[in-house]
Amino acid sequence: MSRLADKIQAMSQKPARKEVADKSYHHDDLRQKLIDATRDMIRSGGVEALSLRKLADRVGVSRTAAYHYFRDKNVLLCTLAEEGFRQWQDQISRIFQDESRLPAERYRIYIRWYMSYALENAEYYDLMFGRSIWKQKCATESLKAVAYEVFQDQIKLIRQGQKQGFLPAGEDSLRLAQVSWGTLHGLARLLIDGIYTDNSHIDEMCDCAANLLMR
Amino acid sequence: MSRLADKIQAMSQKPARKEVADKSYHHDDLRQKLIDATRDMIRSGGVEALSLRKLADRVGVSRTAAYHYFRDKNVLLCTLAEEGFRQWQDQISRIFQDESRLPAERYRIYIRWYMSYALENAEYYDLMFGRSIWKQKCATESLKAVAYEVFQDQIKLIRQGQKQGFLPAGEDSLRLAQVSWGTLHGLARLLIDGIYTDNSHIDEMCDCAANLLMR
DNA sequence: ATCGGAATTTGACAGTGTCAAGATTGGCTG
DNA sequence: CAGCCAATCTTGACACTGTCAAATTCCGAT
Repeated sequence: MSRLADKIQAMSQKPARKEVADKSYHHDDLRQKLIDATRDMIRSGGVEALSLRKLADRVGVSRTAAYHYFRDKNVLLCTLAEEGFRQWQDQISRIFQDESRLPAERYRIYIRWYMSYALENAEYYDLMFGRSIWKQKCATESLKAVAYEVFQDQIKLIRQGQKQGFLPAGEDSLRLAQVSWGTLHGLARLLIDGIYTDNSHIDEMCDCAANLLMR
Repeated sequence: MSRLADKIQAMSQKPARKEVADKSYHHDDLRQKLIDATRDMIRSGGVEALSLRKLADRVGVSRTAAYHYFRDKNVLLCTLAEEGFRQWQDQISRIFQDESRLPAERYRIYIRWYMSYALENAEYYDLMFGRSIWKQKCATESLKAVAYEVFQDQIKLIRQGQKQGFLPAGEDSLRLAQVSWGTLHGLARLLIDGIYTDNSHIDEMCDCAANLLMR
């Protein structure tokens, strides 16, 4: 093929591209598409592997298109984390509403669920509870709000557990909620971050944690 | 002052700079200077605020000078973290060698020390236990080695505590070490990352954690 | 039909880590 | 003393990042 032919093809391609739906100016719901793509990219590759430019490429849109829906990268991440917290909240309430089990048993299940969720969705857990979001002045007000809500639920569950007699009644509910979440969060982090390298005894770790927290 | 004078000054400054020790080709111990400067920069500003270029500027050396002593940024960070772990190890062994206190009391002191260290040296703690270092294949072999050593010490202390009767004897020492460290690490992380915003009741949290872990 | 404003793009800038190739130096050997 | 070697450090370059300002394109109301 001659070079002239190449040039002609190049000339005819450029204008053609504008009529292809790929690079059109209006999309169905770009905002949602961005969120979905972001979620995908985070799930495979983690928060740090996400760049707004790759995201834009993936959605088939220009680099800065996302800035119309999210003030900056941080707000986008906060939006995703918020979504995560809502689902998180649902899952937990579902576990504790299961009347077919004893309260103490539900709490043990909750612990195992927490751990398996954190490990199976490590990248997403890292987004929700990681430094990228919470650093300093990073967290959106609405993110802080939903996180606060989740923690309030946590306190309620702890208080309930104390009344039901499987959590130590002597401790302050708030402190107990903080420490028990701390325990789960700490284990999750140590495993996710690869500081604990043995992932084959997680159930035993959960049991040990449960034994310490419950009585 | 005339512009001509400025130009003359500019011309006389540039060649002069090469004879100043600032930009000379050989330094006393550039490696150590780099490490020191890195530590300073991490302490004020955190891991993410560290860039090799700013670091080079600060030491008064060209952008890529550090690459002669550290394969990449990650290795530099691992070196710093390693240093941190050694001091960490020293501090802990000092606490547990204090014979003037009862074993159980020492453990409570250890918990408080852990927490205050983590919060007062938040950026450094974040380096040592953070994702930046441990991610995947990130941690240097020597870093992994010293971290492993520290954790082995931890297990020993736990086993000792079980024998001395202030830690639950029924639990497997390894699991107990994992979970107890998890508790402290989790609390530290939640506080450092700003997920727990109330820093005014840390002692109570420590006490609550101690009550759960000890018996 | 036209004009406004929303949606999207292009261009640009400063910053990053890192590689390859060149410049400089101190110390050793002849 | 000359000369070269290897360690040390610099310059230039590349690809990548987030984000701003200024176009551009487009849909819907007037």
